[in-house]
Amino acid sequence: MTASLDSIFAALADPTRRAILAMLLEDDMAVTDVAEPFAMSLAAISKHLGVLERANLIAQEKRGRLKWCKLEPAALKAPSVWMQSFGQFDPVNLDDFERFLAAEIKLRSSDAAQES
Amino acid sequence: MTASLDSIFAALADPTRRAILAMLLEDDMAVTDVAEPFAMSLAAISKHLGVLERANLIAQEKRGRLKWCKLEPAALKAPSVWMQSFGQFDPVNLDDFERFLAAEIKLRSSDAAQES
DNA sequence: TCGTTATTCAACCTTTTGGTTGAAGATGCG
DNA sequence: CGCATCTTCAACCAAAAGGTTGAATAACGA
Repeated sequence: MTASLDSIFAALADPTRRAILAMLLEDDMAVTDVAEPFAMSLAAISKHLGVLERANLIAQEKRGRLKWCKLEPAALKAPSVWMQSFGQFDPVNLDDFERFLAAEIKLRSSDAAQES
Repeated sequence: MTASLDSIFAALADPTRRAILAMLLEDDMAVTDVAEPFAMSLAAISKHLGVLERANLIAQEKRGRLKWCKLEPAALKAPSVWMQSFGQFDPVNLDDFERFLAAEIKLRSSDAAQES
């Protein structure tokens, strides 16, 4: 039921996949819509979604010809517990999160620029 | 100063490296001592330590001919914040951590058994 | 049924990863 | 100095990761 720490951490190690998770934090999305912001093929995104699903970080459900992707935040509990045991951090600060997200988006923007 | 989320998550995605971090949670260790429990070459462990150091998860300091490795728990703050933003989990529970660690050690024990 | 849209599959390519072995550098010891 | 010890380097290898393209499959709409 719960995926391995290996597969979860490996899934999180790719910036495209983290960006997908951040998108799904806002809303469930179909595959084509997930792919839209990225300068890579649909097939590549499909593979990324497969990696995320195998790590149980998302669930995919086909309805009609659309396949809806939704976040499974519970999958983060195991690695979160693992990590936190190495040091006690301040309680979660959402501002910190916004900052990290902004930094990541900035880093990706040069790549994204080659798309119209 | 802070390593990328990419390099941190990638470093955490390997069970050997997570086991090394768990060992260093107990005590600082020299490279040869870190390698001792593992059924792989010293060079391989040296590479793993390089990955951990590039992710700032450990620091290495040479004293005499020994190179001491010590945990840098602060490096986990960034990914921890990133992860926690996806769902609010219970406060850290050390028992959970012991359980995960035990499960991981059990998984590795068949491999480890081929060493004397 | 036909064409369009949504998604994946299959084959392929290049780069990275995780391991090996053997030799080379440093450092400490007698 | 000469030797043993600690660690890394270099070259190599197989497998996995991340991407591509083109064809296949599935479902809808007219």
